[in-house]
Amino acid sequence: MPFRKLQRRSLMEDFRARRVRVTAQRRALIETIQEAGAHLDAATLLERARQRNASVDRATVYRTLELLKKLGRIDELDLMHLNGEKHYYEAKTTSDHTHLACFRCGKIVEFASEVYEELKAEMERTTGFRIQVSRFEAGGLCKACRVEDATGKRRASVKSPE
Amino acid sequence: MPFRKLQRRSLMEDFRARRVRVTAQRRALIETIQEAGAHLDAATLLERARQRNASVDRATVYRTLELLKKLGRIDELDLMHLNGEKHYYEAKTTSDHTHLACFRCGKIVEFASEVYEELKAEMERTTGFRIQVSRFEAGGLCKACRVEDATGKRRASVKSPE
DNA sequence: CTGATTGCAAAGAATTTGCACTGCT
DNA sequence: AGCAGTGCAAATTCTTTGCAATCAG
Repeated sequence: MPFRKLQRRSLMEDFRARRVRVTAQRRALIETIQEAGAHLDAATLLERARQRNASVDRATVYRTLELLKKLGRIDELDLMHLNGEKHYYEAKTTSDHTHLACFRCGKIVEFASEVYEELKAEMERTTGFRIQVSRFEAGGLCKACRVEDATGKRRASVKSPE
Repeated sequence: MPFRKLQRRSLMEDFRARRVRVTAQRRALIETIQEAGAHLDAATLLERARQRNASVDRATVYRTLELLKKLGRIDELDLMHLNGEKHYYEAKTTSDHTHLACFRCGKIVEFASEVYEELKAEMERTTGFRIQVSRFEAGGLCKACRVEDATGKRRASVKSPE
């Protein structure tokens, strides 16, 4: 296996090491992402970060997301376009995971497994690529929604993913 | 009765079975997708389909792509946003596969494996979801580009994925 | 016939950019 | 002090929509 997971630096350490300036806006954005838990879109991130620092601008949101992506500190998701074309972001945690979206009720389930790690390793071995970032998303029906469909209940409108 | 291409025939059968109307525009779009091989974005699809039927409109492209997605006949890809936010489409013909994008040279490599199938099966078992569509995309450096980086060659601009 | 499908043009959603000002380091 | 970072507004890119005309079944 080409890469081993190294202990992760804190974001602020990372910023200093790379001579990336720590501004009030970036701090507000990073704190918001880290406390959110999961799956923020850019508009929600802007809204919440503004509660910490009212001056944060939309452009800064996108520029900071770009920066964090380049630093490998966040993942970008589509969540199967359940709610339009926007992207969702989450802090990279220790274990890489996949996302499953229910087309009926909008529920998002995360899933991590050895098989996923093995698949990435196999891809690197077979293709010669060094994988830097990966994304596995699936859409379908969750168990509850399959049961509801079977019993003929009316389809609910799709809710926002959480 | 003349022999027809397998692909086309089964798709038309699919249309009839579902009472979906077969229009000249849809035929042009479907033929274009099937003959392209892989990875068309909407603008390219429009341009090529117009060579078969000049009247095809951008709106019809998107509406037909939506239809084919719903029918499960195409997959939608991002190819790691190597070239902006647009989507790429490919006919669902061969076995399900993942996509690897090289951030340096833009090359796209497809990858299918038993491990991938096993991962999807495990996700269904563990979560209770029934997966209808899935997408695994990864980005990194291909073997050649890693070598070039190591030998200090100049970075080439990223080309369009093919 | 008649309702699904289309072209056209305009709107919409998400993201990016140019530029002058601000504030880290 | 110098230049990376920012807000603002406008621009761009990609996709969707309303509507009258058209055409497949």
